[in-house]
Amino acid sequence: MPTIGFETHDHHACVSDAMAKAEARCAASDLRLTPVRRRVLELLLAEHRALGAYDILGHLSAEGLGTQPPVAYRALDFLVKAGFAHRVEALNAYIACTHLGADHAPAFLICRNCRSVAESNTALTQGRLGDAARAAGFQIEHTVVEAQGLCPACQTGDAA
Amino acid sequence: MPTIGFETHDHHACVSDAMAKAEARCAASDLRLTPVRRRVLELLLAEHRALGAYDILGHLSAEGLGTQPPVAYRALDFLVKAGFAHRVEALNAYIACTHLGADHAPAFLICRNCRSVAESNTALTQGRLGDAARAAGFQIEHTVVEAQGLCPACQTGDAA
DNA sequence: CCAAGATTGTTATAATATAACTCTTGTTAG
DNA sequence: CTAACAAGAGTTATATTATAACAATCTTGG
Repeated sequence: MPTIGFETHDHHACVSDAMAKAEARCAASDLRLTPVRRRVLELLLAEHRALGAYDILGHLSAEGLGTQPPVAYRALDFLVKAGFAHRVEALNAYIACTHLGADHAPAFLICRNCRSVAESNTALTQGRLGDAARAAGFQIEHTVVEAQGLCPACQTGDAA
Repeated sequence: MPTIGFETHDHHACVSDAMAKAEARCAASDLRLTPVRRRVLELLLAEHRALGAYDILGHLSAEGLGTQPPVAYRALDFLVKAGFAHRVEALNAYIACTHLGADHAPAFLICRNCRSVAESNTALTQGRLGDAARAAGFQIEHTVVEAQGLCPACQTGDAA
């Protein structure tokens, strides 16, 4: 499961592949990929960058798909619960999942300059934190792993 | 560096020890632990729980130390920059550092029921995410590692 | 068709955070 | 000593993120 996001790749295929997987998954799991939900997923897939709920809402609003915050938040909640997108806590923002289909605990590399985000994965419960949790009797249900810094492109021109 | 937060311990000593270390560090580094900053640190130390900025502001306000949001946010910013407190991204909240003095990348175990937080530490840059970052040419500056779940006390009565 | 449940529309408001300007205080160069 | 400066604190206003609550509509199975 490689890191994706800073490498050049066939982005058109990357998007259509993800949409196809999401559709298949919805059909299989009796989930409904309604027009708003589909469009929000497309918007997130279009960029390997984190988008705020109100960025999303701006697009939806321009396209006549809804004007009020709950429209965006509901669609994002659906996508996150379905595993099609992730919430990036450090940015209060959202990003499409690039490992769709795989059962994974996501980890992010977040560029503080261009806000691009690469998704990797983690085996946190097997590492030191997992040891600490077991020792303390703490039951881990969900993990947030986010590293902030500079992506390759932003290290040269810099913008510190 | 053990996990602290879910174990019973001499809390009075834990608090006064932390205050003493903070004072020493301020004296050594030419930082000013002003009345508001000191009080906010005391409030955070009083509980091994994450407190929101407006929780803090409520206390300050009741004590005549300031009534407007910037008062709390400035004090919290100072404490975080000085390393006396950490921001918990998943909760938009703040907690006193329990490893004061040690140079560390904090990791948190967060109980979703009682909001108590234990601070452990991480060696993230040495693990899989570190490998992924190096492979991608990403330069890590700061890490957020937060595990959410149930603490020992909340697993029995549960509250799922 | 009808009922039940899921989804969407809409209004209002809550919760979190910062910009920008003023005033005070403490330090220091002259 | 004192003017000038820097750091901190007071204050007003507003930006950003998020949710509660209820009404309307659509979808599906019986």
